[in-house]
Amino acid sequence: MESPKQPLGRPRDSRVDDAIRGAVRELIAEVGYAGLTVDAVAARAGVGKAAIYRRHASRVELVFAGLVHDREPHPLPDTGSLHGDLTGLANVIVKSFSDPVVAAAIPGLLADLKQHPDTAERFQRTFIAMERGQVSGILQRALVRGELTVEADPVLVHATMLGTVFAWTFLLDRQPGPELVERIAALTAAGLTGGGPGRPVG
Amino acid sequence: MESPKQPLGRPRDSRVDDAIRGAVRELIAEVGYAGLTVDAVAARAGVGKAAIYRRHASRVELVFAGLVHDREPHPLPDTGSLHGDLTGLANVIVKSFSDPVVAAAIPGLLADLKQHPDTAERFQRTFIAMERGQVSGILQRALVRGELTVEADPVLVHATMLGTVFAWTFLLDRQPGPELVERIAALTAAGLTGGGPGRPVG
Amino acid sequence: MESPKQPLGRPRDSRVDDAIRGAVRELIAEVGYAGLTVDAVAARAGVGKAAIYRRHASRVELVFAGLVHDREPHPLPDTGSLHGDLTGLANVIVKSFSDPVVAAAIPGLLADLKQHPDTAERFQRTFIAMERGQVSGILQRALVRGELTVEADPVLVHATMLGTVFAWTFLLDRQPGPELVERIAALTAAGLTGGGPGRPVG
Amino acid sequence: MESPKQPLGRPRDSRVDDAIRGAVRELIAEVGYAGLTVDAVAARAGVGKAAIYRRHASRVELVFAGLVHDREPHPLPDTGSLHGDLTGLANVIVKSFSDPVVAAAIPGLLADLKQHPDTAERFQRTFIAMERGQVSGILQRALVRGELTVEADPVLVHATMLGTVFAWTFLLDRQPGPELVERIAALTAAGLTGGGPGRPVG
DNA sequence: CGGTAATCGAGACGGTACGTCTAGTCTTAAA
DNA sequence: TTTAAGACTAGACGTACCGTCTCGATTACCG
Repeated sequence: MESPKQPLGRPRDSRVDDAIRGAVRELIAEVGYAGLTVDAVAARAGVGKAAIYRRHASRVELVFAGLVHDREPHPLPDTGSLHGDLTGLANVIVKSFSDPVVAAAIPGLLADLKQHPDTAERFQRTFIAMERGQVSGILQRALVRGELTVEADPVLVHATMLGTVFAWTFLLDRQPGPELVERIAALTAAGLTGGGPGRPVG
Repeated sequence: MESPKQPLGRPRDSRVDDAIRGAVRELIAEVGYAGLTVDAVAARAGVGKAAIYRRHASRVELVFAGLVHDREPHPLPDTGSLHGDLTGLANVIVKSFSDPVVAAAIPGLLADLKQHPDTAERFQRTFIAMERGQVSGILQRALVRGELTVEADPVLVHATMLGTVFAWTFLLDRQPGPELVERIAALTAAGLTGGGPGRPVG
Repeated sequence: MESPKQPLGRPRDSRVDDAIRGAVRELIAEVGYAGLTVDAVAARAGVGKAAIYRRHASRVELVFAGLVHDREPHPLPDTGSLHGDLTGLANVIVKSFSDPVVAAAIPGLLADLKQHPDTAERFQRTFIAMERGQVSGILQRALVRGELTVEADPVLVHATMLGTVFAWTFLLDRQPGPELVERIAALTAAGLTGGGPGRPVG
Repeated sequence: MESPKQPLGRPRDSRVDDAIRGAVRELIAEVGYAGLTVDAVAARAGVGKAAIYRRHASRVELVFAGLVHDREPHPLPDTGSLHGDLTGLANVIVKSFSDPVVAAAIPGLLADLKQHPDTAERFQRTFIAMERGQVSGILQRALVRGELTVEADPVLVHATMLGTVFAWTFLLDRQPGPELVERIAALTAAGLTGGGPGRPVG
């Protein structure tokens, strides 16, 4: 009847997990994703390489796990308006891209995900699905409020919010800041509702 | 007095350039960007590695040059409306992302650009600046037409158009198609002008 | 007054000793000395690695103990002649080298002994000293009989008998057999006594 | 018609061969065969690991090649007597075992040869066959002189000479010296011819 | 009978070498 | 000076093994 039975053998040492995660974050901050080597992580963490490969099948998973750790949903409260809700979402996205460790890792991680379908799928199920759920919630509430009269595609809205921040940061090579949050929210809200006539965006 | 002097020694063989470019494109299609090795390119092209490095300073530049080749400005004609112009632009962006070779190369290329500031700057000066110029033109014409009453930031609009397609393709892992062109153009145009009230997007 | 006191705690399980020894011998026969791993021994014996290292300080000692087990002195009876005694000794040596497990282990074991002075010394005190004692006895009896008129160095005679079999087996890569026993004994006896004039050996 | 044509590409750099060989010999002298690592050889030689593996398929071949280099036949002159010829041969064997690099490498090399049939065969064809040829010559000359009246097996004599030195050095753990040369030659010559009656050996 | 202590199988731990692979540079002879 | 071919240095990769340590469970003796 005791299903969660203790597995045989010496149990994993959680301090090793922490040390690995810490080393990954430190090293990404210092040498970037491309400069990160598994040997360096092991040395920095004071850990054998076997301990790393026992936990992570590849360098991608290692970094992914280092970034994902306890990043829970962020419920995004109902602000009472579509514009407010989108501002909240944009803020969360910009915030996460502002973590220097995350920012240094994302392009390389995205590239390597092509070689690791399992991790890619986990990325989809974790981050992407979660954020899309938030977008859906926002659009649903706007529909109930009457701000929207027709259903909008949450995937497109998600792509717009996320992609704009991504492009701003990695393709156009600019620092995302609070003013970007406001402008993205305004543009998207206007695009969905029609907004005020001639409302400027730039 | 003869400035475009013929350089000394054996002139470069332009068939070598073509063979390299062809091999790069073939190999990216077959094994992806991460699986591409310079030795493989040399072997496939029937060319020595020195011939490659004489032309391209690094693997990144090699791939970059392979993708860029004869991709000229595309003047983007004035369609007479902001929505039409944005549709044209969105179409160009989606088209370029639809080339399977380009699509297979972009994430890895973007990641490696972080390690190669020179190539990154060239990427900015070439593609990014060119597309931003097109966005500026579109917004300027809309202002002249009276569709816009206030100046909009071309960088933000560019980030929205480009980023939405990028996110759709590489973050949300979906195929971009003609319907995406229309929906991006509509959302952006509405966002800029305020659009019709309650105009749906999804 | 009770010196062989029972030690505290759970006593060692002698079936574990047997299982380890058996696994070592099986695995050496199957994969050779170089291919033998402690993990494989543990797995084959159905035993934890700690149980092995509790008994043996290193891989070398593990194998050494596996080969040595109950290999008692073999008193080598007085046959009444030097030639007969040497034949008996040569026979023992060839016999021990003919055990396929021993033969598969010896070269690697000898190499690793250089890294393990303790085990090397134990090897000297056990095998080498014992065999040298037998050689000394044989030479002593021959002296008493009058077959020898001057004392011979037992170390050199030992080196000749043991080394010839070793070289035959591991350097010249031949199977040692009964005829080798006779020829070694004849050559050595003749070398010690002067033998019959022109007595052939090959 | 020019068969030894220059192969394509950059030719091997003979200084690299020398540096590798030198590093192998230095390191064996310093840390022994077991302590020798390919990385250390590469570092000491100032050479990439690829340059080593391009030349040697394994660590064994690397060491073997390091020891073998220009070790030519040593014609062993006819001294006019079996005893003199055998002394000459014993001297060559003891000399080669006296090289500290060779002595440090032999047991490990011998062990690893079991895992590398190709190198083992090369060892047989090179050293073993050459020395056996010398033994054959010595026995043949003794037969012509009348010192031997019946043919003796060169393989057994070879095993005796080589094995005695080997056992003395590696099994009995003693330094071989000039007196060993004389005693081995005397014992073997006496064994073959019958020698003087009661001629002592020790 | 309950406590103490060494044992057991299982397997995680740090460390380290292996042999492979790649990037970017250099060196040939021939063109 | 270019070409194809391929050797060069440097260094990361993922695997494997050693000898140690840690876990819960077991098995004896001691009091």
